[in-house]
Amino acid sequence: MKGHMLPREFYRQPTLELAQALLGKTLVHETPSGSTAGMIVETEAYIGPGDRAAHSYQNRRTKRTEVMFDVPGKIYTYVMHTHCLLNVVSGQAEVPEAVLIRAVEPLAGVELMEKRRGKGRPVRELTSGPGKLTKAMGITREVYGGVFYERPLYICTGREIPTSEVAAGPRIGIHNTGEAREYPWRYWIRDNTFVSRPRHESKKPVT
DNA sequence: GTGCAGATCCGA
DNA sequence: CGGATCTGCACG
Repeated sequence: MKGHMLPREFYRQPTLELAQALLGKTLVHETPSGSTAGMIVETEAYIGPGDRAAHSYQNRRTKRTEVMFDVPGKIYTYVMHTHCLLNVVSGQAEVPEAVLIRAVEPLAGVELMEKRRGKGRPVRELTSGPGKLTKAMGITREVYGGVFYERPLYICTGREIPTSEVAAGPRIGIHNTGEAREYPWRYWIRDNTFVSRPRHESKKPVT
């Protein structure tokens, strides 16, 4: 669709770098009802076992977190209340780290996104949140354990985002987790209107 | 700002 | 079993 599919080697970089490198890339999902694509505009890094906010904190290994211990580039989905959230497994095998994709900017298949999300909704609200984008793109737990470098759910090259356009700040919704709460591991494209919620920015992106 | 849906995990 | 959780939506 847009650009070319990123090879598995792309995912072999430190999690904090991958979380920033994913900004501007194109997420594509092909389904029987049609294809949708969006530019990734917001991510969050989760670095277990030392990260209290991560599912894999203290190497917690369950049926749900199992794929986080697999090789980078794997697809990690989990259900939060009624929503499916999409993560990119990072780090190396046996090191449970991941990047949550929090928001994308619609690039293709907007009509299908509108159909899935319900009519009469502004385009800005179609994919501006981790639960919204999975619903708009038809992503469910079925893709759990798959890889991002093969169809039907994959990531392509997109727009190059200069470092000066990358903003960083504390992650969303993880209060009650001690000092991990303050880690500036949420990244977004500055001034992009599709980020989930405008929030304060830390001094400097950490690499 | 509040309440709630209802998957999954975990501690009691 | 009860309570918490990387959320979104409707509400007044």
